[in-house]
Amino acid sequence: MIRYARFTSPLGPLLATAVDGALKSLNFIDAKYTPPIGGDWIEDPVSPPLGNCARQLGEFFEGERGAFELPLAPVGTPFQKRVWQEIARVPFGETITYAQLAQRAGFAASARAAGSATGRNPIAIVIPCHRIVGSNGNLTGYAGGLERKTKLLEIEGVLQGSLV
Amino acid sequence: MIRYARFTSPLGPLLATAVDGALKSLNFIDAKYTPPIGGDWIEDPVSPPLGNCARQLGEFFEGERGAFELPLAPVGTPFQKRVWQEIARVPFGETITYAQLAQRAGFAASARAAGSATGRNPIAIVIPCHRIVGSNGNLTGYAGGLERKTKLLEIEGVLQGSLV
DNA sequence: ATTTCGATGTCCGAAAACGGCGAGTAACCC
DNA sequence: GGGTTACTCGCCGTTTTCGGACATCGAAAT
Repeated sequence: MIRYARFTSPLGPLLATAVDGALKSLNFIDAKYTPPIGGDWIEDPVSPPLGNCARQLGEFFEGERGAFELPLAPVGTPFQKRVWQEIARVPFGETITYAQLAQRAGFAASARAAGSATGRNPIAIVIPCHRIVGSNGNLTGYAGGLERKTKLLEIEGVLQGSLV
Repeated sequence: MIRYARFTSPLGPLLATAVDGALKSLNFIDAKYTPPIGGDWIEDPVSPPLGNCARQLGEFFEGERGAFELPLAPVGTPFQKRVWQEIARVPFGETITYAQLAQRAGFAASARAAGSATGRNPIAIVIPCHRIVGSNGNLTGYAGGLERKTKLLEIEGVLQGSLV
């Protein structure tokens, strides 16, 4: 049974889903791969995973939280899950390149594939795929739009609004 | 949670599975699409669907039962389920052709597709796919082997052992 | 009397296309 | 010279596409 909730944020509305008490997805509603709300889904903004998610997101945008503490249940291939797992270990305020990400995940030669996997990250912000950048410093892409990636990194003090 | 049971029969051993109190599959263990026993399956030969199935199968092979009374839950596409539904309405001792089957299912032009769907019938004997034959009288195929299809039809008095 | 052909839903394997990459090279501008 | 774009080319997991193969059958061609 899928439960879902809609959150508002300084960067726009978000859609979150949960299954069996674990967060399954979190996307900006207008993002590239945001799932359409299923007819048999149940709106539930308060139960543990979604309620906690809302609270922690609020704290994050208030600048009072650097890491999330939520049970996660993203759906993907073994490779993808391995990559997402590694993304989740990049701390607030830091960035790594797609090549480093691939390296850490144990697939040093698969930088590009790691990029694809990053793009399919189903749990935005919590799995901080915005902290992954190109080896030349370009932000290169973000499912929710490059502008949001920029703002997220500004929030984390990585970009000083330096790039116009 | 999948429950399963192994039955013996005059035509060889059978494997049955059940979910939520309904029969999900019944196949000769050496048949073409018999599912492999999953590690998380529970053997249970007595609960309602499986226990009743065993009893009714016994009666069938004793010649004391022409129709089965069991809750069924076969998994398939809408087209497949429609075809299987129609197969289930063919009574003991009668046969129809694949073309007639397609016709009855509402897909008059899809005799061949109906043949494919018949081949994927997950609940042998109970959904009597052995009662479907070619328009020229050939038996054409059976996931459990043509020999079994022949014997089943002999049991039902359709074939008098006439074909060599 | 036999062979050929087309229509049909599903599954499966193979092959191609597609990215949120990155390193190497070449041109280009002070 | 340096420094910086611009372009090309290999890389790799995933997704999509495509072509057959099937538990058929009737009509048309040979």
